[in-house]
Amino acid sequence: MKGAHPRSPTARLRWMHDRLAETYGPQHWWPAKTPFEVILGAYLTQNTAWKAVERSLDNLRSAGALTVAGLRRLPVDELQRLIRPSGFYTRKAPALKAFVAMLDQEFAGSLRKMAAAPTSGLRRRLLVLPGVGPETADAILLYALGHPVPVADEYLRRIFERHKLANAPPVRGSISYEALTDLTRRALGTTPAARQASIFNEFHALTVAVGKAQCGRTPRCEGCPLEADLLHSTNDS
DNA sequence: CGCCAGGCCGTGT
DNA sequence: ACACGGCATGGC
Repeated sequence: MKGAHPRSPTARLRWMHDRLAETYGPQHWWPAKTPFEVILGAYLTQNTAWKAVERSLDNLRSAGALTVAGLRRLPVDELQRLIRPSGFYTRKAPALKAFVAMLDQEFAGSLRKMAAAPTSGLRRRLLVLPGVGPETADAILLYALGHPVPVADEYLRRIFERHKLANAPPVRGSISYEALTDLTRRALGTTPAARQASIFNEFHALTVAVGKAQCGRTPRCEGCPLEADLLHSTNDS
């Protein structure tokens, strides 16, 4: 019986993952061909619609700048012009140049070498880069470098609030990024290491899929795969 | 037209 | 620790 919905936050999140998986199927995600394209997209999509990111990526492709070497030789003002469609270009262009500078200085310009470093150190290093916060750092770690870390975003936060997935701890205000990823780790982080990254990958992709379907935004969440069962279940402890 | 998108940062409590 | 405004463009 899949209708009944579990009480503990971790069980609820697993249930949600399963419902989304059976609704949307395998996502195998991040819409990019190479790790460096993932990184470009992670920066460019900050508070920006993906459609606009695609325009910028097209411009970069035409300029031969979808690679580390290509971006390295691009002057920052030229980079600004190319990524203009995805907004915030006065911040994002220098931020991308700073990433390449870090990669050059600390990893000989090699994403392969960077990926070989331990996760926690990499995350700290990413977080002190300009224009890199928790979500961008985790997206780079997971999707570009293959490290097993959960990624949360605005979609997941809205889904949580809409469906009260985390109502066991006192609901004070909105849920922090760290609370979202901690719960995801507790719920889905017990997988064998070899498959862990793909589990987090899939779950995040599914939250984006249902998020783009407007879950958490329309009043009744019409057609939301999480809706029916959650209506008559929620908070009684 | 106005609203807002797969955040992040500096500043002020 | 948290709230808030600024950052910029383009799709809908």
